[in-house]
Amino acid sequence: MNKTPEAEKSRNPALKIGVREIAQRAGVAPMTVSRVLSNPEMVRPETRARVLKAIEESGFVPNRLASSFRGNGRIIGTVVPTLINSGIAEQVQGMSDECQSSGYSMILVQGEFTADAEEAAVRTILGWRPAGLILQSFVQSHEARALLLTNKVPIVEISEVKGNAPLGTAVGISNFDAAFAMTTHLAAKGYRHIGFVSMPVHGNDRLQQRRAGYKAGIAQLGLDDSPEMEIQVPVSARGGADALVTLTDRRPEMDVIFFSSDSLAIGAIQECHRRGWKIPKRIGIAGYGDLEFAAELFPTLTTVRVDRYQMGREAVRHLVARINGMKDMPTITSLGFQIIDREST
Amino acid sequence: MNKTPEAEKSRNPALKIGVREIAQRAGVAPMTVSRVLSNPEMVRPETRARVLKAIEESGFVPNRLASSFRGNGRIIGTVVPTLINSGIAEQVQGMSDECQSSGYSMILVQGEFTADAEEAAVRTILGWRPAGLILQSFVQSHEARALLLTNKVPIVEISEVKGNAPLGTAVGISNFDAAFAMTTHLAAKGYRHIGFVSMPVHGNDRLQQRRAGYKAGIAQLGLDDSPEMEIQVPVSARGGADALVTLTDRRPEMDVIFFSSDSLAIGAIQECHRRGWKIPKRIGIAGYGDLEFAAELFPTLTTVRVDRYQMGREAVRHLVARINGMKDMPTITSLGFQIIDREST
DNA sequence: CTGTTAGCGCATTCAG
DNA sequence: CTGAATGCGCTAACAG
Repeated sequence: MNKTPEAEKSRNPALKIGVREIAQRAGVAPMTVSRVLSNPEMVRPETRARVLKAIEESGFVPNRLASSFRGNGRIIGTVVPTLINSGIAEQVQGMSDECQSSGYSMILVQGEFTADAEEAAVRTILGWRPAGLILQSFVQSHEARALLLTNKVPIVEISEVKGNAPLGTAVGISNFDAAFAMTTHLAAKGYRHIGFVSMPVHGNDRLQQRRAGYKAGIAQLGLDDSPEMEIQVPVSARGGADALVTLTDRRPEMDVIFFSSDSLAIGAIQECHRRGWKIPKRIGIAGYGDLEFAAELFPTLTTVRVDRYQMGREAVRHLVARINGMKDMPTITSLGFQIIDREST
Repeated sequence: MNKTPEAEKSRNPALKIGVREIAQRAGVAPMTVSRVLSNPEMVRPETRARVLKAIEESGFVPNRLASSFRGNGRIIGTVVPTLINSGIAEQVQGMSDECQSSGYSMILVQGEFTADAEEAAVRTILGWRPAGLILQSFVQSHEARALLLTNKVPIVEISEVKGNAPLGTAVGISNFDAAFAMTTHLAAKGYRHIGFVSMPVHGNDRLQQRRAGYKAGIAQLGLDDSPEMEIQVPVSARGGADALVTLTDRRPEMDVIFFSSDSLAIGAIQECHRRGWKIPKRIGIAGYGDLEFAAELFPTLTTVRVDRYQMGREAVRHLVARINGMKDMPTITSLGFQIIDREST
């Protein structure tokens, strides 16, 4: 006769049901239900089946807040600058997919590009007591670093792999090598006056490395390394168009331009159309990033393909391995890149 | 002499610190610390200052897991198909920004386009006991709906506002009106043979509405409404190029084509370049979406601008209002769209 | 293989 | 305005 008011509870929304409810229905202890949820193999098949049945019938959805709170967290946090820029979006997609297959959920926080914003973002994420963090390497304000250092959260950085990664494991590609490879590739195709356009490199490790790779290539090949061969412009198609004009005005003999981003290159191609310049006859155009449109443009764009999606997946894979205590993961993992040779060069 | 072993603890990682620690340092009760965190105005300024100081000095980051768990949740969940497609990415960015200004964190789960995946995604999100959910309107499997209905989580759908939104509030634009407006706009510019290209409309409310808007426009204007004037192709630049070819083969007199997505239109423009067709002289091209590149292409693309970023923000704003018990939010909120007339028509 | 006990860090409730 | 007691739902640690 000492029945708790179950009858009433059983009609309640699924979310009010807990392990205790399920345990009662299945005639086991709450702990057993918990085990069925997280370590099914520890429970005898018949018992497990009963519990599973009770779960299904009741529409019980375990409260991850409670389990993360009590036991091991199942949140992976990430700070990204902005998604409006397909590069990052693909990376985040990769992270998200890999998180899902590993049973983690992803909390996404915008970190902008200022130190304050970054610190706020890190603080927000840390509040969720994530099992691990994925960070982009740049910025990293002093405050944010301190916060991260104080707390021993495993961290994987998606970054230039030739930089140093003091906060944790680094996954990424060598922007230096990629830019070097493109420069060499262009020279191999017969170009002799290779211009270079990049976004402002200040404070951006990756861009600095790309530029360094270009310069190293030029130096090794003994080509024209005058400062007049390069220019920095804001990142936009407009910037690319302007750069094309400036550079070819300065050096009419320039026969190809290597843009450190596809957006820039696309802008330059449009400018060529406006001026009636044939590509690559009048001038060759090469980009970096292999945006989706790169293969669809007229002419199709020669570029460096960096698999951002895979980078995201790989970063999470490494992070999960570290969360699970694997000590033998490499500190720096370099993913490959490919030179995609198309019509524009 | 009865000091608790604070000295030792104070050197510990910030994450181990709790309200209790802070309370001790500030000489108040844990509850007061909690109040400083969530309702600062309830605490006398001097007391508050002391607590704040203790928090700062210790690097304490409140455990949001615990507070969400205990009290009001601060998570907003969202299910998206994929981010690799700038439209959704901008929307998510808008959501993320608005979440941040409202003090919520966003959990992002991929829902793919199948019923199973969608159900799994909803289940995962529900596990986090979110304060609210933002959903895209399409798919919505039976299982997922059941789950959502059982639980009384506030929901805002980003959707076609002319559809029905049984699960909650809807925020979006009328794809019908937008397509109608573009069709009328093209006619006003003098075009008389307006073709239409869309991705497969099956099961996609938005696309169906766009098509309906186009047809309604054609009907009202008394223009050529033969089935030969439209075609459905897979979404890709390639698809757009193919559609251009097929349609102009079928109807050489076609003088403009309205593509139901910018990607398609961009592909068609590239195909025109390949064939040496002048735009808009030989044929006009119009798109839908106003991708970033739309304004940078040659020729610049006439299109429908839909502010996806704003949609995301608006959706969260509505959701937060509903979470806070506002009952007077409109059930359906229609954001505007703009016809952007550029060189391609 | 399964059950019991205890408590994670915070906020709701009710007293001062 | 501030404090004390209590418990959210789950799982680690231990016992059986």
